[in-house]
Amino acid sequence: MDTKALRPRTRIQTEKRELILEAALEVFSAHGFRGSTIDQIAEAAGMSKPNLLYYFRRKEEIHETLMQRLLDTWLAPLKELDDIGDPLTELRSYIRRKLEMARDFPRESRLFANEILQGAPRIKPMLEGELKTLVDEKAEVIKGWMRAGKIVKTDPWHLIFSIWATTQHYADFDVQVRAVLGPDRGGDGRFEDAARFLEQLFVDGLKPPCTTPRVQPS
Amino acid sequence: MDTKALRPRTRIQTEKRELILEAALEVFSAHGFRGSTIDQIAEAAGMSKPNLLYYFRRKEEIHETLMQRLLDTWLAPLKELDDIGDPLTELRSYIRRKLEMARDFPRESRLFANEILQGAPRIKPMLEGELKTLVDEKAEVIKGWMRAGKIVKTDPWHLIFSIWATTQHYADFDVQVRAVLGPDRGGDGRFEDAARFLEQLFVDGLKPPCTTPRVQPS
DNA sequence: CAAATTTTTGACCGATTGGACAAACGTTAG
DNA sequence: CTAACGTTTGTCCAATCGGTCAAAAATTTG
Repeated sequence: MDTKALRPRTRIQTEKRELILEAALEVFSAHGFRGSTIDQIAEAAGMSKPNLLYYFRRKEEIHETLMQRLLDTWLAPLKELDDIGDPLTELRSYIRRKLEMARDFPRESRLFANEILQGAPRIKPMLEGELKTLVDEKAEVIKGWMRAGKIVKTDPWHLIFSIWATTQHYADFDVQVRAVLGPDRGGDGRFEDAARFLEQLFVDGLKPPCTTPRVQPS
Repeated sequence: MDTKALRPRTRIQTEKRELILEAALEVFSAHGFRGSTIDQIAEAAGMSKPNLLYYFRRKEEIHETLMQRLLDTWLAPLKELDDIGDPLTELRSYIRRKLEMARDFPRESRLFANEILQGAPRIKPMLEGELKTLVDEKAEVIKGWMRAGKIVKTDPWHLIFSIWATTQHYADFDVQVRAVLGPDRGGDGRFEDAARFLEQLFVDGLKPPCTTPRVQPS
C-alpha cells in the first residue's frame, strides 16, 4: 500500500541527493550521458557507487532530474522578456542575461547542448510543447515591436535562435574561444568584450554609421 | 625492415576504409566518441567488428582520421575570406557558405561540436596552432576594413565567433530548431529564411532605419 | 592452375559497465 | 537501552566494451 515514494524525504536524503546532482552536473556536462560512469559521479560526490544507487536507482534517473531542473533555469531569461519598456533595452538586457548565464552556468549550458546534439532523445516532447509555446509567445511580442516600428522588421524566431547561438557559444565552445583568443589576462575582460560586441551586433549591425555614406561626395 | 605501413593501399583497402569512415561519421556525430561502439560502426558499414578492425586497428584511429579530414573542409570557407572585393559582400558570402555547410554537412558540424563540447581532448593542439593562426590572420584583414571605414569598428574575433555560432547552430541544434518552428512545409524555405535573417542581422542590425531617429524632435 | 597474399570470420579475452543484494553500520524515537 | 528504521559497504553478476587471434575464404599474382 504505502510505497517508498509516499514517504517524506529524510534530511540526509535531501542533502545527499543534492550532492549527487551537483557531482553529476560536473561529470555529465563534461563527458555527455554515455560518456559518464556512475563510478565517476560517485567519486565526484565522495561516496561509493552502491551508496549513490541508494539515492538514485538508475543512471538515467539522475540525468532526468538534472534535466528537469535545468529547463526552468534555462528558460527564465526568455520568460522575463516583457512587453513593457523600450524594445531595444529589453532585448539588450535579454542578451546580457543570457551571456551572464553562459558565464556563470557553463556546465548547465553544456549539459543542454549535449542533449540537443544527440537528438534530444529525453526532452524532445518538452521542446515541442513547453519551449515552442514560450518561443511562439515571445515571437509575438517581438512582432508587435516590429509592427510599431520600434525595431526593424525581421524574423523573430531566427532572432531568438541567433541570440541563443551567440551567447551559449561562449559556454559550449569555451575551449575553442580560449584557444583562439589565447591566454586571457585576468578579470572578466573577455566577458565584457563579448557583451560589448553582441550589443553592437544586434543593435547596430555591421554597416558603417549613416554619417559617411549619407554625405554625398560633391 | 619493410613494415605494413610502407606497402601501398589495395583497391579493397581504399574502398572499405572509405565505407567505414562514412559509417563512422554517421555514428560518431549522433552519439559522440564514447557513446559510439565499434559494433555500431561495423553494422552501419555492413561488416563484422573484427573485419572493421582489420582496416582500423583502434577506435581512436577512425576518429582521428575523420577529424583530420574534417578540419580541412571545415576551415575552407574562412580561408576563402579575401581582402579583394567589397567587405560587406565578402562577409555576406562567407556567412552564406557557412550556412550552406551547416545544411549540407550537418554530421560534420555535429562531430566537431561534440569534440569541442567535451573539451577538444584530441584536437586542442590544432585549435591553438593552425586554427588560431588562421583566425588571427583573417581578423587582421577585417581590421583593415574597419580602419578603412568600410565596416563599423568592432571586435573581429568575436565577429567570427558569432558567425560560427549562428550558422552552425542550424546543424548542431537542428532538433531544437525543428521543434520550435514546427513541421517544415517542403522546399528549403527554412534555409532561405535563416540566410535572409543572418544577412540582415550582420549587415543592418536591429535598429530601425536611420530616417526616423535622425529627425530631431522639435 | 597453384602459390602467395589479402580479406573475412567465429571464437575468445580481460576490462569496464550499470546494477543487485544482503550484511554491517548509524541514527533516532520510544 | 533497544527496536525500528535509515544508511553504507563489499561482494557479486550479467552485459557490453575494445580488441586479439588463428584459421577459413577470397583474391591476386606468377
